[in-house]
Amino acid sequence: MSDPRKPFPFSEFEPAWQARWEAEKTFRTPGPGDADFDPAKPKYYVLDMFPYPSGAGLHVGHPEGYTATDIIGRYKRMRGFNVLHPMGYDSFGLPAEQYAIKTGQHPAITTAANITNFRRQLKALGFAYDWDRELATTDPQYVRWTQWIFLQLYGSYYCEVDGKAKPVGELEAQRWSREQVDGVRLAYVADTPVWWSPDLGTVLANEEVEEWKSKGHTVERRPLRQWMLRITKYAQRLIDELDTLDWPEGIKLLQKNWIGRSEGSIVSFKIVDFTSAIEVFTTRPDTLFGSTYVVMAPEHPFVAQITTSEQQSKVEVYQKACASKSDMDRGDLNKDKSGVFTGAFAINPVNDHLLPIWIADYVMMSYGTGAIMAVPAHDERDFEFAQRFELPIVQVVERLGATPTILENAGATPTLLAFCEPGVAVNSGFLDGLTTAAAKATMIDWLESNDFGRRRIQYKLRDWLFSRQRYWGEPFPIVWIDGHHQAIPESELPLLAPPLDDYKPSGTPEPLLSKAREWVELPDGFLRETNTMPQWAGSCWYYLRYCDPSNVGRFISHEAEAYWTGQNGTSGPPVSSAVGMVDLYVGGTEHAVLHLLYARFWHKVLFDLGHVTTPEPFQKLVNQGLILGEDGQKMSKSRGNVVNPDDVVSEYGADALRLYEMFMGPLEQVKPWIMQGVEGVSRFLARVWRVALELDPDGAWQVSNKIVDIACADKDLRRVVHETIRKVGDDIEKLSFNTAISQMMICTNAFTQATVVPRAEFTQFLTALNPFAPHLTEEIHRRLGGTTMLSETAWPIYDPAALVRHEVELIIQVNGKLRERLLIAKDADEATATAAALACAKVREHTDGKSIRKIVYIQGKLLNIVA
RNA sequence: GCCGCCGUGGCGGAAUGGUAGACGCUGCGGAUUUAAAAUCCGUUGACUUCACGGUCGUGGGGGUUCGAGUCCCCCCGGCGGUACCA
Repeated sequence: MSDPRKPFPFSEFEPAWQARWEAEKTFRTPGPGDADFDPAKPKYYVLDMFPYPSGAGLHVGHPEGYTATDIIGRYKRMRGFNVLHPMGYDSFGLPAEQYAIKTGQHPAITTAANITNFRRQLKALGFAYDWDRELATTDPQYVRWTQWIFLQLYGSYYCEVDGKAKPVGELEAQRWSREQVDGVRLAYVADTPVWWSPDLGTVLANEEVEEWKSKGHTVERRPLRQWMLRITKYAQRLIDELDTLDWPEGIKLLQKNWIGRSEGSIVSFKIVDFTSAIEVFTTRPDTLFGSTYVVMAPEHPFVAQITTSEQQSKVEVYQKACASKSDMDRGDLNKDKSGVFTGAFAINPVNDHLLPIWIADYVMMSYGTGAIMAVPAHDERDFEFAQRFELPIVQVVERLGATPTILENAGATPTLLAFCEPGVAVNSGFLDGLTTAAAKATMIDWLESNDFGRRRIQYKLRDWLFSRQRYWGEPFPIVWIDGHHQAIPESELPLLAPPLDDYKPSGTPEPLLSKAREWVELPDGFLRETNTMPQWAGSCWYYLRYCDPSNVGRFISHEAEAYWTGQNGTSGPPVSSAVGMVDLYVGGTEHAVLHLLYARFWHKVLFDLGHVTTPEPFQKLVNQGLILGEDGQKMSKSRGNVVNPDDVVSEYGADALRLYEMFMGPLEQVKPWIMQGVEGVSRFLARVWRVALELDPDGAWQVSNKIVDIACADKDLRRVVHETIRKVGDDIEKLSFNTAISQMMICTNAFTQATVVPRAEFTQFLTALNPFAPHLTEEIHRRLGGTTMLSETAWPIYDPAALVRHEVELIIQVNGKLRERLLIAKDADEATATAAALACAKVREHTDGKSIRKIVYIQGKLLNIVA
C-alpha cells in the first residue's frame, strides 16, 4: 500500500535500490590487479572535492557538485568507460578539533561520528561511488603515506640546473655538510615571523589567515621555529603549467596573481660611512634617477647598525610599535603612511645623490629584500609618504607625446598624483628619451656592468608554513638529536599521535604533543618533533590514493597510477595531451589558491622524483556556484535560511533533490534555493511515473495499459524521444544539466499526451533519465518487467533519421522584422521560398512600393527581404 | 583602488549572429470532484486594438551587420576575491 500523500512511492523504492546497489557492489570500479579488470576499457576519473565531515552534516551545496559528477560518472559508465568516482573525508584539521573541544569529546570520536553521518547522507542520495575505495585522511594507513610523502619532500632539494626536485642523497655524496643539506631541503626548519593565533593555539599559513580572522579569531605576527615547504621553487612551473590545464580562466588568474610574478632588478646602494650596502628590489629600474630616499622594513636586520645615535630612540619606539601591531590594524585603519628617519644616507649609484634612509611599515620584510628605493614621482605609495614627510619629488618619466617639461626640484612642484604609467624617461642622464621598457633594459645592463645590481624575478608567493601546534593532525615523522632533525625510518610509519587527555589550546606556542613526554622522549636522547601537519596535507594527494586505496606497500602502485592517468598506452583512446590525472574535478572556488595550489605542488614534487608520471593532478576543473538561501543571501544558521538535504529527501525523495540541484540553473552559477522549484521537479518525476503506472482501485500501482509492445508509429513522438537522447547526451558532456532536464520534461509531456506509449521508446527515455534520477528509473523499469538494471545498460543511440523533418516553419522577415511564418519544404530553394513569401499579404504590406534590394535566405530557417 | 563574475518577464532561467522569453515556478481560466487536494487541458513580457494586428522590449548610450541578448567602444548597477607585494 502506497502513501497516498506521496505522488510516487519514493520512500519505499529509494532505500531499496540503494541497498541493492550496495549489496551487489554495482558501482565497484575494477582496477589493475583485480580479477575483473579489463585494461582495454578506457578510463574516466571524475572527482569531487571530498568534504570535511563537520558536525552540521551535509548541506545542499555538497550535493550540487556531487550530483553533477554522479551524472557524468553514470553517463560515462553507460558509454563504456571504466569510471573512477570515489568519495572520502578530509577528517583532520582545526575545525574538527574545535568541534571536539566544544562538545568535550575526543576528536577521534566526533570525527568518526560525523563521518558515519556523512556516509549515511551520501548513501541516501544514491551516488554511484565505489564505496570500497572510501578513505579518510585520519585512517592510520592513510596517515602512513601522507607521512611518507612528507619524507620525500624532506629527502629532496630543488636542483636549479635541471629545474626539478632530486634526492638530497646526491648532495651528501658530493660531501655537502649536514647544515648545507638542511639548508636546501624542500621541507626545512626556519625561524620566521609567522601568523600565530593564541585562541586557536596554532600558527596559520598566509593563505589561511583571512578565513580564521573572519571567524572571529585573533591572529598576530610572531617569530617562531617552524617547518616550511619550499613551494617558492616551483613558482614559475606553477604559473607556466596552468596553461596546460582545462580550468576556468578566472581560477588560473587567481593562482597567477597569488604567485605574483614581477620582473625587475636588485639595486645595491652603498651606505655613507659603511662598507656594507643595502639591496632593494624594484620593478622600475628606469626610475632610479628619480629615487629621492630609501625605505627599509622596520624589522630589517640592518636598521640597528645604520641608525645614528640621535635617531636611535625614535627608531626603536617605531620598531616596537610596528611589532605589536596586529595585521588588522595595519590593513584597515592605517592607510596613513608612517615612518622614521634612521639618520643614515644611501648613495644613489647613478648620480651619487645622498638619499635619506627611512624605516616605514609600508615596506614588508617578507617581500623582495625588505627595502625599497622610493621614487615618489612615479609610485603612489612613495608619493604619499614623500608628501607626508616633505621629501623631494623628482619627475623622471613623462607621458608619451607630452610636451617636454623639465622639473628641477619637485619639492615646490604641484604634482597632484604620481605618474605610474609607462612613458618616456626624462631627467635621467643616459636614459633620456627612452621608452619605459627600453629604459628598464638599459638601466639593468648598466647596473650589471657596473656591479650595482642585477636582473631579478620576484614572486609574492612565500614558502608554505607547514607546521601546526595542534593535536588533530599528522605528527611529523621526524626526531631531533643534538639540535639536528632527522627522518624516522619508513618502517616506523605510520607515526600516530599519542593519546592526550587535554587538547585545549594552552595559549602558548608550545605544541600540544610536547605534553606527551613518554611519546616525545626516546632512548639515546632522541626527541620527537611535536608539531603536526596542517589539514592540507591529507587533501594534497587523496586523489592518488583513491586509485589504489588498500595498497600496503606503496602510496599508489605504478600500474594503478599508469592506468588512471591514461599513460598505459596499451588501451583505451590514444593517450591524449592530458597532463592531469583526474579528468574532471568539481568543487567550490574557495580552494583556488589553497588546496589547488598545494596539491599541484606536491604532485610536481612526486613527478620530479619519479613517483607519478604526469606533472599535474587535475586536468579539468569546474567550480560549482554557491547556492544561496531563498532570501538570496548566503545560507547561514544565524539567518535561518539553511536548507537541510535530509528534509528535502524525506519530503520529496533523493531523485527530486538531485534533479532540483541540477535544474536550478547552470552548475557554475550562483543561484538561490526555491522550495517551489523542488515541487516542480518532483511533479515532473511523478509525471514520468504516471506515464508507466497507474493506481488501481485498491491503491496499488499497476503498469499502465498505455505502455504497449509495438513499434512506434507516431513520428512526432519518436522524433521527440530521439531528440531527447541526442540533446541529453550532448548536454551532459557540456555539463549543461538544466537544459538536459528541460528536454526530458518536453519528452515526458509528449508521453503524457500520447495515447499509446511504445515500450522501447519509453525505455530509451528512462535510460537517458537514469543518471539524473537513478532510483525512479530503475523502479519503473523493474515494474515494466525489466530484468537488468538501467545503470548497467548502454547509453541509447539516437537515430538521425528520426530527427529529420520534411516541412519546416520558415521565418519571413522584411528588413529584419518578423512578418510571417510559412510551412515549406525543408530544402526549398531560394527562388521558391522568395516566391512563397512574396505571395503573402502581410509581406506585401511591407514591401509594396519599395524595391527589393537584397534577399538573405538561410535554408530551412529564415528568409529576410531587404526593401 | 585593482582583478574576476553577472545584469533577459512577477521568479529560477532558455536562446551555433537568425522566431527573445524554451523548460519550470507563480498567477488566471476551464475539466474532473458532493467539495477540496491531487491530476489533466488552456493561458500568463508591456502598451495598444472589438478583432486581425501593431508598437515597444534582454541595465543605459553609441557602433558593426540584411539582421545584435549574443560582436566592438563608452557608461551604470549588483556579487565575489584581493589589497601598501615596491
